[in-house]
Amino acid sequence: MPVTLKQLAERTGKSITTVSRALAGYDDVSEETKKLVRRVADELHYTPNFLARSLQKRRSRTISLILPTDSPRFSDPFFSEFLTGVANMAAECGYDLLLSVQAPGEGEMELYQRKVSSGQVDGFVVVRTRRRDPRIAWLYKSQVPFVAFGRTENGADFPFVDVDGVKGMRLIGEHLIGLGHRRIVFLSSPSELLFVEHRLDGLRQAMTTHGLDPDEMRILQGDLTQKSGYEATVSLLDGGNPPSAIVACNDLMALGAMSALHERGISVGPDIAVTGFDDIPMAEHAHPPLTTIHQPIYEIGRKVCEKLVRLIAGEELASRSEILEPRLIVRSSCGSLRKQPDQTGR
Amino acid sequence: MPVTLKQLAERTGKSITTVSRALAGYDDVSEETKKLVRRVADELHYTPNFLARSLQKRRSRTISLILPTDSPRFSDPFFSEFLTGVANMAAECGYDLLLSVQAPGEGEMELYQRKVSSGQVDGFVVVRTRRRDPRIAWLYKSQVPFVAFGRTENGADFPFVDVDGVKGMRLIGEHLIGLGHRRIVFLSSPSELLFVEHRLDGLRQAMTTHGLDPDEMRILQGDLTQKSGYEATVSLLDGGNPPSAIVACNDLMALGAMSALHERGISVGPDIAVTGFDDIPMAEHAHPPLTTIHQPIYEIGRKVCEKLVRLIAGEELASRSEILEPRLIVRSSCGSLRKQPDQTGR
DNA sequence: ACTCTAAACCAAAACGTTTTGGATGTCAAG
DNA sequence: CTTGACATCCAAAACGTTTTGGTTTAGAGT
Repeated sequence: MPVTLKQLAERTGKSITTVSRALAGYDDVSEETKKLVRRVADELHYTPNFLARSLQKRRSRTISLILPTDSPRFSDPFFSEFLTGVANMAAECGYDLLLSVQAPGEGEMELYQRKVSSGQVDGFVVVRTRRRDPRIAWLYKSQVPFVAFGRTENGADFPFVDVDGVKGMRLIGEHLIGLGHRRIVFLSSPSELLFVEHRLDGLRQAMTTHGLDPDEMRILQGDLTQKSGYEATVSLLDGGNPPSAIVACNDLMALGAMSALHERGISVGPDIAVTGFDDIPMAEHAHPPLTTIHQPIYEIGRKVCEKLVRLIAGEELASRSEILEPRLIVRSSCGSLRKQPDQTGR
Repeated sequence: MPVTLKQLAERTGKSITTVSRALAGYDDVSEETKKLVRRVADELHYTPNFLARSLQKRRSRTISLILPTDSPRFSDPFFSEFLTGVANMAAECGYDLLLSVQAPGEGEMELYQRKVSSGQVDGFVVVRTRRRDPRIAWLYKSQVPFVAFGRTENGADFPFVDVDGVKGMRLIGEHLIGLGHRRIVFLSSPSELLFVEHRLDGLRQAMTTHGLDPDEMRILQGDLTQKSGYEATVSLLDGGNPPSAIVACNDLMALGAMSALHERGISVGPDIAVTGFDDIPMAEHAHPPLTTIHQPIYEIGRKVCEKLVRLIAGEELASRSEILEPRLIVRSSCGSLRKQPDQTGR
């Protein structure tokens, strides 16, 4: 039912070839003909058939992002912002974004393979990189264009964008230690996510630098959700001997921790300091506002996508990988400030 | 480079037709041949070319979801959960999900038209329906399959899933009034989103039922973000004559409002009650935990997607539209409870 | 020996593009 | 008059499927 090149050819009295080339702007078509064709195409509301074009060009102008979540309910304000960054940049570059959900493990690699060998997508945005990441190993060896948000352990030379988590957490650690905190608990995640490790390392470095023994730091396991931060903190408090500071490896868990503290009537900031990482919008409006590390997540999304588009087009990337500087946002959850105006500059 | 039917035909000594039909399971192919073809296909890791197939079948098995956001940064925990619901169900039905971002207005309709007339997608999931929604008007008249999450004003007979916002807010209103609240402020949104109107109506109904004059209720404008809830509340408090309860039309704004109250040293619950709507994960862990209306957003995503797939397949829907019952979740932000265990049953 | 049926197969067309490799006509230079 | 250059056009092939409309072969029935 939709208008095709064939119909345009009939209406204009030209051949399909000429119509196609006229619309594409080739200069072996006279100006006059181009105008005619364009006019008729507009009149009939011609839209090129995406499938036919992609089939012939062997390019779908579509990129894929596969959400590696196992919990069916996936609620992360951080991610939706990243996603809009990717989607917006993709649109600007004339690309489409295909979104899938697939838990790590069983069937994960098959999905990646299928997407590419079916010709459906030209490349991938890889998120939540793992220490030894089979997705990256495969994509790399198969020469499929991809850009990751995050790194892997075996520093392979693949294109990625990341925030310097080690440094970020070092900033947090130094800030806390500077405030006099000595008994610190780290709220971690048991998964094989590498960024968690980076952040822990950063904290350790800060401690070492200031003559503290990192091995004495307690580490609690969560799973990056607010709930798990809450639960870990509850059990921490139940165990007695509370710390002076709780350092969570992301904002969501930090908010959960604050929740548990409040519940026990413990004043966050003065009594026990809490810090996060990410600077999700909510961090600014928490009680008290959360000290954290800002990640320009929307821009990272855009950057990742832009790199990917370049890669697909066959351009050489000036900088294959990019590690962004973290920015410490001091708010009152660590006790150094008391009800001050906002510091983010957002 | 990928394996094609042609190559399978060569390897098996059969024709392309037979290979195609063998894989599709037609019964004019002998069992023996089918086995042979399947074996060879497995060996060579054959994956059908998605584009060629879609082109010929005139079905892309892809559905589109266009995020109607104007702010480039879009951070909504509510939405990412909806999205995973849609994506998971789509995957289960063998469909893919194409995600785009496009602000309402200028160019919005063109995007919808282009997606369908280019043959790229078979149908749409429409979110954030507006009172008079041009997307729905167009999709309806063009006979393009779609299912909406939310309704429009001119109760046209299109397929949708929604939660009964009127009733939900009535539950909230009655609860608050039952607790003795009389001076209520509604945190609204200036947009033409219909659900906001429903919620306001529900609150008004509750007031009327209990002999209160809804016209005396103050209404503040926000834009559904936490920040706007915060700001609206700050200006409310600055204006003096504070209410006894703040009813926000979504959780995010309620959290923002709580933020502002805390900052002024006003105790949420005992001093001023605050309620939300949505029951995002964060609501449970807020301080104090937020009284709100639960929306099974993940399931709604699944439902919407399932309906859409049915529609595309040409099936008649048993129930074109579905209005789900809201569930009141009473927590302590409205002052009726004091540090009680969680009530959600999540 | 002939027809009929059923089983198994397949060539060609079709889907709507783009690309390839010319074809045609005009005009100026030789 | 011929040649070459240039501008403009286009038929056909290709992309990888599925569908259409058959054909071929073997065996059964008469």
